[in-house]
Amino acid sequence: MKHPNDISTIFLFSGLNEKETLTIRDFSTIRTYSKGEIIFFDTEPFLGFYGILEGLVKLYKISAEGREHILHIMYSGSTFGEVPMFEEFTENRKSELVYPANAMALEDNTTVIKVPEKPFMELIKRNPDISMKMLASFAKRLRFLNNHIESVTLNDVSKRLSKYILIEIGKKNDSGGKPESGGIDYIELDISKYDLASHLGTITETLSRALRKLQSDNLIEVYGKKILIKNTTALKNYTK
Amino acid sequence: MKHPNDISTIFLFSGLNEKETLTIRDFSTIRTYSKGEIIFFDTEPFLGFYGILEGLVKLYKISAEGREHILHIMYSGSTFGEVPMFEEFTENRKSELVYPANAMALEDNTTVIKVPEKPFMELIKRNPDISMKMLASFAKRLRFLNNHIESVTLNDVSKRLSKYILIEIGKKNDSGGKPESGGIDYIELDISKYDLASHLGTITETLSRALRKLQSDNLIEVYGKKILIKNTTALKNYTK
DNA sequence: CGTAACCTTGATTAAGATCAATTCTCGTGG
DNA sequence: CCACGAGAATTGATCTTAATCAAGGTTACG
Repeated sequence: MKHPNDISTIFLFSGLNEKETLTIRDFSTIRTYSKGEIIFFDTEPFLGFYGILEGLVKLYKISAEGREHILHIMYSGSTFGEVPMFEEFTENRKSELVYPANAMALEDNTTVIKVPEKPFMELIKRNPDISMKMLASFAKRLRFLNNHIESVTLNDVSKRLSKYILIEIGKKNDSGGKPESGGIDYIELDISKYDLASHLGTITETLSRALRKLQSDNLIEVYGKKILIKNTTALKNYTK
Repeated sequence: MKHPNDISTIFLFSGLNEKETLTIRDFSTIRTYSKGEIIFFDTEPFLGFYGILEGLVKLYKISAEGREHILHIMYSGSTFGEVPMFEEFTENRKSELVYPANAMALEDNTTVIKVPEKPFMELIKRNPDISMKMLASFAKRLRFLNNHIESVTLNDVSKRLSKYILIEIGKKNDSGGKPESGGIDYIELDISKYDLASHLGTITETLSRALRKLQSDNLIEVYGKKILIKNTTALKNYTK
């Protein structure tokens, strides 16, 4: 079998019929990356977007001095790097289109499908449902980035951290977990503290101190990558 | 005349035929705001998106302490507040959909059209061209927000200011101005320094000092809202 | 002109980055 | 199975940037 992976796990492709799925797969390439490998840089010309079949990917920007800021952590089922595909239609476009951020695999065996522009744009023209899914995922990202900017520019590190923890609890409860109303809830970080710091717009030292602060305020308890939430209500209040 | 304004100046509606234009206008409302008036808050339930027929609108977030951060300055021809319309299709959606930021008119006579969800979604289903335009404008915004986050989290205020100036020169040259290669170019700020500071993620005092710094480095000269660029190449280098 | 909004300048403070030194954790090979 | 070593995380001391606080100065507009 040339393409062993099932691309219907990718939200964007979940509504396609057999023929359409095969078309996409015939034009696409699947590749596995190990931890730390770069998928693309934000200086590279756009050659197709990506969908995650397995693993974890970070999308990030990096400064001249090497400081990094993570915009998104993407999980399997998500697509990324689609932005340039739709910028073609924008007025006043000059230079070649590049990816809007850097992408790196965060786990070994991170498997992605790379879908070239042409066949996908053909498909989307005949399939309005795909545009709607694309719009939905762009909308979700826009709101996320709005909130992210708000967080980073208007709150201090401890508040940002609290918000992050609350969002992670929310995700966990969405996907089957019981809400534990009042009781002690916990999350297990799926990324390193370096990456968490970078996502919160800070560095590991400052994150470490922020974790201590929340702990000494009796809001959480930290055991390595496990964070117990001792008082969800107080934590919610803290973010305000 | 019930609807005196021409909505075809709005990019999203520019390709519509007469009948479609009339349908949109029949379902929509047009209103003029004066400087400082709120169009919507980020806590308000979504009741339709907006298009600017005339004037200037800022989209911003505000902290509990009253500090503000501007995400976008929108000009006539742009639409805003569309995000919630496409979030309906997202999984795990609970609470009522609200606007993703606050919106305020920055000039007197800012005239906007408010388009309700229902008739627009009908139109978009039959008109794939509109989805493409919507995707193009979302893509543009996503790249802008990516770069904005990079700026705010990875650069100091003077660098952010330099980048802003260079982007404004770019816009000006796009829309008819001559590139003035090597010569002295200038921009005229169309927003207050308070708003510029807020967009750069800082406050007026710090912006004032950043302007002085660029001036003392001989990169620019400031005369009120007019900024002369004395050395474009050096300014570009400075942002790196 | 007069007054309010806008902008600038100076002095001080605070948050977080940087620098430096341990300590902790975990995977790998002996 | 244990020991080692490297990467990850923590802690402390110091420094830097920009926010805050406090006056003045400028501009624009009724």
